Amino acid sequence: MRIAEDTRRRVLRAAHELRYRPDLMARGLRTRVTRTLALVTDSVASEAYAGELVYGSLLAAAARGYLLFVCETGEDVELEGQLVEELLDRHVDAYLYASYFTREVEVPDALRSQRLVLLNCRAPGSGLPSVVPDEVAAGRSAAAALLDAGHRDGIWLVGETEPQVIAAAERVRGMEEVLGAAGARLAGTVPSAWWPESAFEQFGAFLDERRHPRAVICFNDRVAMGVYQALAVRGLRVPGDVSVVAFDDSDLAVWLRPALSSVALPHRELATTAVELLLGEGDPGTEHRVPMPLRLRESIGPPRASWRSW
Amino acid sequence: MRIAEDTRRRVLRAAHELRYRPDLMARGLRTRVTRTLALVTDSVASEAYAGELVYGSLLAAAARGYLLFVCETGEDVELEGQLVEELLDRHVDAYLYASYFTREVEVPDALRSQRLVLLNCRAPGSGLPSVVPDEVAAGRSAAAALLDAGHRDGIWLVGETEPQVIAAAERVRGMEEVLGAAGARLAGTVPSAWWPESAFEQFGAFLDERRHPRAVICFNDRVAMGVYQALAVRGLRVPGDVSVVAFDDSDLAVWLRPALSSVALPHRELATTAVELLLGEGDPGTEHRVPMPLRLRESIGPPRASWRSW
DNA sequence: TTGAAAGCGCTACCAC
DNA sequence: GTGGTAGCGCTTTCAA
Repeated sequence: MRIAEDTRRRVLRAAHELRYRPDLMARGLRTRVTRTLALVTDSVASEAYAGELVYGSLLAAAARGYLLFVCETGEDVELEGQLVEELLDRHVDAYLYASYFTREVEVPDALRSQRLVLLNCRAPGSGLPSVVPDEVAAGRSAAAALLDAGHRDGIWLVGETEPQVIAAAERVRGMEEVLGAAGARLAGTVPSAWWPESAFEQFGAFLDERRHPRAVICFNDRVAMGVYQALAVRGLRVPGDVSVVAFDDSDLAVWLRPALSSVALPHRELATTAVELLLGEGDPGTEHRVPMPLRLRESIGPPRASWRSW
Repeated sequence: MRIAEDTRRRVLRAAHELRYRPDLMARGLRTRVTRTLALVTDSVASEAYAGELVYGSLLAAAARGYLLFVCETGEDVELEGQLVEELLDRHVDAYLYASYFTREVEVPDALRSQRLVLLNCRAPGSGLPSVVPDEVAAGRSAAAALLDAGHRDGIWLVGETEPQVIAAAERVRGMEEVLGAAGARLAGTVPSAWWPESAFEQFGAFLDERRHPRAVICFNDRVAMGVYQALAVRGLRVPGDVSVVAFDDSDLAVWLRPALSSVALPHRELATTAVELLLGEGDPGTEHRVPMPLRLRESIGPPRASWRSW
């Protein structure tokens, strides 16, 4: 300690008075560390609810003194390549590679050598760490909620089960597990796109075939909105005539009347978990499954005693 | 041109083969240019529809070879200050300062000396360029849509008119202008928060006072959702008994039945316009008003002939 | 321990 | 015109 304490103080004070701050670009040039992260995503604004993916990343990054670049590729591989190059040119420290719905993705080569966590998607065989919602458990929760209310028969699924939609397949697995254990089963599936319009049409047509569902599991809240509408038009009540449970727990779930029971898709938590992993906190295992909590509301009741009276 | 053409080619080819790309951080250290923008916002994920503000900024930035930092302050002034410092430390070229709803803001001092455009907000007296939706014209459009359908009386407003909410005041001005010119006027306002629950309660209570509105202007689509619910519960039809028009043109407008007429809040276009301004394209005037187009759907019809029959 | 100097990868400038 | 050199603001290394 060769410098006089007094001098030390004066220097520090001067720095403070001049509002000195280290130039992170210059520092980065030497250390190759920029304290920036990038969120590379297919599409985040298009799906309103995926905005929480950005927000969660933002929060977690800021809490650790990192700034976040946000990129959107619109699933355009060429654009994605360009954006990744741009990020690389700026020496981003680490990458979040995200999808707005859970699916398998192809990670661009240029990112393979970077610090990288997959967010709401996975790349099988790549060994890359990924953070995804626990959809199997979510399926179990939805089915269990109906069982708890006394439902055994007439439980229908509304939605589409395309192979690349991981959520659908895993949820069904969870449901069948729990229903099977209770000696019950799904009565069938009403095919519908994951939107209110489609659900209104398809589920309406289904009702008009004089089918009498006692409970309905919708693949998301928007589908449930269409189901509510189809029921309302026909004078059927929720949950008096039909119980409804869905997935996502978006704003809609609270806005619908009666309020919709829904298994939450915790986008924000997915993102914060991914950032923690990315920054080397916590277990570096390969696949992290984030729980999807059930939000029980008024849309589930005991099954109607008889079917005949409709 | 002292270098042999052949040599030139060989160098260029080698650069290409080695996938050479200039280090933008090193370049930035010299030129003080990073080709990065920052979007500093109060809250963007919380309001799902404001995500388009991010997306528009992203698109416009990427199209020009800029990368975008996204920051969210949660209206926490201290956090805002810290984030701005972090951005400054990284030599961001220019700033978008945004709000999720149109309002007057206090721009942090540190940003005053930076290249800056206000997005969906304004700072009166600052002389800073800003991009905002043209709410007065939007109010005119909403009122005109009702006038066109033949409405003159029983036109009620649903929503809250707090002073700091610019949209409300300006829309009302536009409505009164157009209605006044047609010898009509607003019958009154049903106070309600800008959410379905509140609108359902307040507008429901209003109906139960045996008031007979023929048309309703809602401050946003979510309020309209609550109004739809309140009407449905009472056996009233849209647009047969009551016409409805709203603002935002969010997804909800299309999902509601019948589909809701709504004056669009073009978040994406606001953002792209702001980026253009920021990057020195186009007229550097102070306040830019982006048009809000009316999306006419099934929720508006001719007024009910008589009030008595309800 | 500590101060001086080199160097990160690039651009700007200035002699030639 | 154009090639060489200084230097952007920091960290790292090395010699004292």
